[in-house]
Amino acid sequence: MRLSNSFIKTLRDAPKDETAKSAGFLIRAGYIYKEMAGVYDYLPLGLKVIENIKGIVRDELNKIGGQEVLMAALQNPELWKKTDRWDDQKVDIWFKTELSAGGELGLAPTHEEPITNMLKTYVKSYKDLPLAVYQFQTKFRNELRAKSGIMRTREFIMKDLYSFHTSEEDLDRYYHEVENAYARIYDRLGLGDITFETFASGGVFSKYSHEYQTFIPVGEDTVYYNKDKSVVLNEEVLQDDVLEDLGVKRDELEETRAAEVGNIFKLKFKYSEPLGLKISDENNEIKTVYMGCYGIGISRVMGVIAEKFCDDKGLVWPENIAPFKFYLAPIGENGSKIAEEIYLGNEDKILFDDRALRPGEKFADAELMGIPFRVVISDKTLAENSVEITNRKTGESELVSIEEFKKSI
RNA sequence: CUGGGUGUAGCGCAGUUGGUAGCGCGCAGCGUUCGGGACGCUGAGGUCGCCUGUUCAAGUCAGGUCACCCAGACCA
Repeated sequence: MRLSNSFIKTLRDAPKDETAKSAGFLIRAGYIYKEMAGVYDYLPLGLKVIENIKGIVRDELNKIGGQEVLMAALQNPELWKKTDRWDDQKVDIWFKTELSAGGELGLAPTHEEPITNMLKTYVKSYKDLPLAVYQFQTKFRNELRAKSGIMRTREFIMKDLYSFHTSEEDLDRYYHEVENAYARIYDRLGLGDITFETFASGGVFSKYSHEYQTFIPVGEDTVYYNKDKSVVLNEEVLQDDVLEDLGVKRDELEETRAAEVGNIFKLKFKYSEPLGLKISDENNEIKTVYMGCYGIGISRVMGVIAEKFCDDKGLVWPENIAPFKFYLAPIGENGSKIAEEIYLGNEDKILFDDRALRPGEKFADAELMGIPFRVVISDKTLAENSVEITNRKTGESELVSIEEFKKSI
């Protein structure tokens, strides 16, 4: 991508209405644009980050048999009435609207109802199970208070996976597969060392559910953990009977702030029963399908990663998340000429700062945007037939021959 | 929703006892610069969040309203 062609312009000052450092940097560096409280646009660089995060999640979910779909955001109230989740008294985060032809619609806050209903057309037999379906989709939740930039918004991108099974054993089996997949996902996202499976309240059918909590100061949840972090629990289940279940003592627990970056639930019959998702089993008996659901907030994860990987100069993306691996910054006419040659054919790997700016401005933008490697070509480096590669994270620079660099791209 | 705070140019801000709006950055043009956001000159850009009121006169005073931020509450 050429910066000279990009409509992005970096800002020297963060808008004063953003206090989360991730949001400040993401806006200053031109990754996101704020429309209103809790509503953000993703600009070219931000979209690439989102796609990179999705790519990691997609890869791991495909490994455990997930089939990707994309479901509608607009929701039919009838389905939600069947599960008693249309009533504003029961679910208070709905965005609802009216059809001009008459009747109501809702903007999906989650997708258990439609996917369960949709699968009634396709899932008829035990032979059709198990099944795992997921999507990356925009959810709408009318939160009382949006905050912390893209960490808590009213419109956000979520990965939601739903699994369908003939038995509780098979649901348990798959649940563990998802746990393993999630561990790999958070590792690959660079959050593995501070993200923990956490006990949380489970709703009607199970005593607990699991959340994935990333320990980070801007997180809005309070969680408690024992020293080795083998047990982490949400404040909402900090009760004596729970502590007994988990085999930990209150005075062994430490408190910290954390951001919920995912959750997994065993739904069992919660939605399949009222919506009538049933199959014929081996004995031709009609059975209700067991379900599980598993979420990851993609856009929130982006905020959490930005929050973790930054310094006083800006963002510091991990290589596999960064929108580009290299920030190519030529200095002077000769440098520009060689840079053009290097850029050609590597447009997807290189963010090419071909703007007619002074070096200092290019360096500052490279750092603000958090591109992993800054590649400078100037008369100085050309004298050595080299480019200078600076690691954003460590700040270390080295001269690498032009040929060698071309190969390494 | 409760409490606190803030709305003036794209962004960050100033604006005195009410007298018709200014600074920095950014933007446009010209010139000098060119390895850490350089400089000079010229210029464009504003119904001062919105409504109502007080007044000869409101960015400034009063009432209302909307938006945004923070803390809390809430949160499959």
